Amino acid sequence: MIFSFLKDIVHKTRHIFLYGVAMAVLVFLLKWLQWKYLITDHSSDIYTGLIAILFTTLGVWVARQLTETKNRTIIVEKEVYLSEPADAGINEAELKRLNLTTREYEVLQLLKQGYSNAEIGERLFLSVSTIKTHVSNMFVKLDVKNRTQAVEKANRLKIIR
Amino acid sequence: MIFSFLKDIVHKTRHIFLYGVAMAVLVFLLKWLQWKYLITDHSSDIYTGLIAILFTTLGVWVARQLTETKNRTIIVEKEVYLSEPADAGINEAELKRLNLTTREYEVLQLLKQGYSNAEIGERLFLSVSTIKTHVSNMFVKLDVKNRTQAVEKANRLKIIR
DNA sequence: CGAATTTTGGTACGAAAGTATGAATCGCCT
DNA sequence: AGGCGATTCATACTTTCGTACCAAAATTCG
Repeated sequence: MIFSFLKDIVHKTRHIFLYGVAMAVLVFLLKWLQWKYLITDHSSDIYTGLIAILFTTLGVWVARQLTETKNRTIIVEKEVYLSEPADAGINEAELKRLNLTTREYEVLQLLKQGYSNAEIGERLFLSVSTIKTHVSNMFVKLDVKNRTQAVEKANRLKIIR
Repeated sequence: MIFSFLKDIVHKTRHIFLYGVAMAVLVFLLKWLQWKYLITDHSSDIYTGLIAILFTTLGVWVARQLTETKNRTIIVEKEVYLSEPADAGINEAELKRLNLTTREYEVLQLLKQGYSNAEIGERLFLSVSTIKTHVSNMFVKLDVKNRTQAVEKANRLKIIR
């Protein structure tokens, strides 16, 4: 508990610690250089130059640390075409509202394929008379006058695939 | 010509020039400080400290200049739903291949609406006989047997809106 | 079980669709 | 000028569609 608290503190202030340590090292280095070259007067320029190089390097390093999070985020909107948004889904609500019977709906699906009444009859094993009845009743419910309009409306209402 | 050449050189190396100038200014500053405080021996630490601060600042500035192009560009793809992806465009190639005449194409467009031959005739100011002719010829080109199949195929080939 | 609905099928008839054939007119191109 | 495709229209015929009216099973549901 207390350890994790201290650990957190250390983690958050590690940069400051690093700067402090680096500064201390440099100060010791400076003092050492001072003692070593203080004897010869001619070396004061070299001493100054070394200090300049050292602290320039330090400055660069410090700046690097400070600017590491200086990233600029550029968001580019890219248009992505989606194959078919909401095409697969059929309008269940509308389909229920129309109150079509199962057979009428089956006939409607075959109607869309362009089959004649006789062909539909063959596929459903029904007589042409029966198909005619279903078709006619369906037209009333869809409020259309012929099969082409029925298919057109079914497509528009998305009650068929 | 020569001027623009020199201008280009200057432009590309302006950072180096700036660094040089800054360095010269600092050297003069150092010499001035050296003359001013060299009299008193106790000021050598202050002198060193000032040099350290100056060059640290210089280092930070240099680093800033070097990392100015450190921007990270993040491209985010954003999905944009387009009203109707490829619906507006009709298949011109297929339409041309079918070799429909102008009248046949007009009839086809009205056929899709579920109009009867008589209604199409009224809208195009033509007799029912003419409409029948166009419709029948069109069926051959589309390779279909009735109007419902014609509309279905036209929709599938996207040769009509 | 009984009523309502759905499904199936039939007949009849008119309307519309579709096919086949022929023909006149028009615009365009060589 | 002649050829050609497109357009227009007509007639005749067959097929399909669509409606109306009816009715017997089958199914669903309270």
